[in-house]
Parts: sequence; C-alpha cells; structure tokens
Amino acid sequence: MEQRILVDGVVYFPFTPQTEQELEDAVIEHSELIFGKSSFFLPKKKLKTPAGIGSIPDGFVLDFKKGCWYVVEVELASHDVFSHIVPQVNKFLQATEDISQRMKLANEFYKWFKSEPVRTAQAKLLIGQKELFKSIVDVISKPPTVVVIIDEKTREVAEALKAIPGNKISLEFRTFVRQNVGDMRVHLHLIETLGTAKPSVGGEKKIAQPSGAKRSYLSFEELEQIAEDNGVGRLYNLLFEGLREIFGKTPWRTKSNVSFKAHFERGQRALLNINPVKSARDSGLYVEVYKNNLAEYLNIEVSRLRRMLPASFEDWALTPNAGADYKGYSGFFKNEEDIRSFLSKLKANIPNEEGKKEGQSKSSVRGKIISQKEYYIPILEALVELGGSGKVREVLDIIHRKMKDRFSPLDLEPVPSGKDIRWESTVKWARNWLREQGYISSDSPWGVWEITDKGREYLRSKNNN
DNA sequence: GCATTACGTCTGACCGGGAG
DNA sequence: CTCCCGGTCAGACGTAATGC
Repeated sequence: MEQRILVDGVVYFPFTPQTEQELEDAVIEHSELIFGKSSFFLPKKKLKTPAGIGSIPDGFVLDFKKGCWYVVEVELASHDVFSHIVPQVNKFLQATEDISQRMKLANEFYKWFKSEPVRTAQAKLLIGQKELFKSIVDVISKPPTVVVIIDEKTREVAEALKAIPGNKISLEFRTFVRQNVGDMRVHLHLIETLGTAKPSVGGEKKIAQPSGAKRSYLSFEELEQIAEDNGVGRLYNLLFEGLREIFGKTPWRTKSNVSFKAHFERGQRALLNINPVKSARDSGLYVEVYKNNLAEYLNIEVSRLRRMLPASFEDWALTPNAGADYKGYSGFFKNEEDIRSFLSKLKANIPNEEGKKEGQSKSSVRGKIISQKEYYIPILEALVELGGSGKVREVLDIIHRKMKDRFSPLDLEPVPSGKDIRWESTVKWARNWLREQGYISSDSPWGVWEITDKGREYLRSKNNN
C-alpha cells in the first residue's frame, strides 16, 4: 500500500532515509514540534563526557514545564530494530538506576545549558527563581520515558517496546519527497507528536540528601540570640555588622564569642572578640581587643588604638602570662554611641580599600563529600594503571570508575563558581598534596600527572597495611 | 584572533587537638 | 572544661590550551 501526499496539486512520495543520522538530524530539527515548546533536546553528540553515563541513547529531552524527561532512540525500520533498541535502552536505564549516573547526566544537561546563554535564558523563563542545576536534578531524578522515533511503525517496534521496562512511547516520523525531485531538497514530514499528554510516572526515585554534619560551635544565630537574651541584641548587631563591613569578611566563632582575625607573617591572629556571653544589659556589650595585633593591622600606634576605645576599657590579657599577641584591652560598650564612635574611628584607620572583598557566604560541604585524603591512593593507582603517567582527564575517568558508587549528590554538583565539578576539584587538590609530598612529579608536562618512585613506594607501603 | 575550557595555585574559612 | 593555633581543605582566581 504505497502512500502519496498531495499538496497544492504536487505529489509527494514516501522517502526512506538512508542512514539513521539523516533521520536523527530531521528529528533534532523538529524536536520542538515533537516534544513541545517547553522541551530541550540534548543530542548525544553534545555530551562532553559520554563515557560517564554508560550506554548512550541518541538524545535526551528535558521538559521543565511538564517536569519530565525522555530518553530518545532514533531508528530505521529497515534495521534490526529489536536487537538495536532493546539492549541499548535497557543498558542505559539500568545505568540510570544509579543515582550518581543520573547526577552525571544532570551535569551534562547543566553544562549544555551553560554553554549557550540563550538556552539558559529560555530555561530560566520556565523555572523562574529556582536554581538551574537544582531544577535539572529534580526532573532527572524522576524515571524517564523512553521515546522510540522510527520512520515506520512496524510490529517489530511494538515487540521491542514491550521488552523495555517503564514508560515508553513510539512515534512515527515519516518523510516524503516531491515527485520528480526524489531527494530531500524538497520534502515534508508527517510527524507523530507527544501532544500534551503527560506520561505516567511510577516508582519515583528520590535522591537522598546528605545528613547534616554535627556542629561543635555555636552558630551566628545562636550567638545573636544569646546577645538578645542578655539584653544587648541591638549593640551586638550594630558592632557585628559594622566590623564585618570594615574587615570585609565573616568572623570566626567559638562557643562564647565571635572573633575577627587577620593573617600576619607569624600566622593568623585574633584582632577583636565580641563576647555576648559575658555581656549584660546593665554593663553593656563585652569586647576584647588584641591591641598589638589590631594596631599592627591598622598600622597605627597602640596608644592611638587605645584612644579609639571607650575610656572605661581596661588592660586585658588572654592568659596571665600571655605573649604580646594575646594582650590588649577589654571592656563594655555601654550604648550605641560608644559603638558608632569606635566604628567610625576604626574605619578611618583601615589601611586601604583593597583586600576588602564582598562578603561571600560559603556553605561548608565538609563531611558530606569524599575527602581529599581518600583520593590519594586512587590517584596513584590510576597513574600506575596508566603506566606511570597520564593526562588529567584519563586519571579523572579512572577515579570516577573506581569511586562513582561512593559519590554523594554534592560531589557531583558543580562548585558555586560553576567552573568545576566538586569531586574533580577535590581530586586536583589531592594531587596538589601528593605533588608537595614528592609522590607526584612537579615537573611533568602541563596537563600530565606522573607518579614518582617515592610515590610508588608510598603506594606499596599503604597497600601492605 | 577572541572566547571558552582545562588546569594549576593561592587565599582564607573551618575545625581537631592541644594548651591553659 | 574553654579557647585558640595552625594545619587542612574548599573553592575562587590566574593562566595555559583548545575551540571556533
């Protein structure tokens, strides 16, 4: 039963693409029509690190609006459809059972979006305020729907679909060419589309959140609350925010105070502590000033520093026989005026504007990811496996293979700068330590890591234990 | 060429363990 | 016990390499 299409009196004949690539290109070209306007089609060849995701289907579609994603397999009916599709797709589905593999795919999507600002902008329109990577993960963490796009639906296609678990759909994508032209120069397609139907979602797979790390120090909120409880909340906040602005960074905190510090050649030293625990409504906000450190930091005389403080401040030392770095003044800021006066004098003496960066709030991932140390042996082993040296990418691939099962979602996320994947960044730091120890060569060519004899020995000794 | 990515290094926040 | 030192490590930044 040979079909014909008649358009304005011109006859079009069925046309069978000669290669899958031909059909694939046509599918990509019309992906918006097939999958809907809110969909994004990521073709296989755009994947940056295909090795990481197991067997790769022809493409992936992400739909933020419907909150679902598709695994796309393009086939020609003339090929042995069953043996082509079924093992391929099953293998992929099996791989994505593994959460870390899904994160890997999410990363690929993320990179792909980021590689094209227009695409990122389109995605933003659909996800609103939500963070892009998070939105991708949310969709990818659901089970996918397998979409087989084929030039002609045959009984074999139906059989193949039956052998694939989960949600699946097959779509016919037919091509016709104009009579007397005979090739793709003048063509039209008869395309089945997904329409607006949302595929059924079953057995949703949640990505486990890492458990919260235990915290040994008081949080800023708790310290603020203590200040509040002791009747010095306003004073505390005024001084805290003022100092943070002046020093341009977040202070350290202990169980009883917040401590602003600075780097000196002799190491980190405290400049000033605010102690809400020792404060009280009647006496005021208790503060300790490390006079020598702060004077050195400000590059002023200690006597001048003394005059910046309220007259009521007294000599103070951290311990009875503390060294110069741990001596200073302590006392109470009784009212807001005391604090404003101190802050303005301090501000006037800050050496220069540079080094005053915008306060960046970093959230610690310590304890929630694989630590640097845990990569030492795998890196050396990977280098041995590569015959003593290898390109960074090769090493990373081996590490990934060895450790992928242990990655947490945080390991697989990009770092906030978006310039690196967290675990890869950690591996580079681990190699830096190994290099400092002499276990990895310091003068290998750029981009190549090389194990040293000392490194091989270290590896042997560790493996014997 | 310039833009982007990959790689290497530096800065500073965090926290374990030791001193008081 | 409390507090802080200083080593450790996350991640931003700088620079080389590659892509277009």
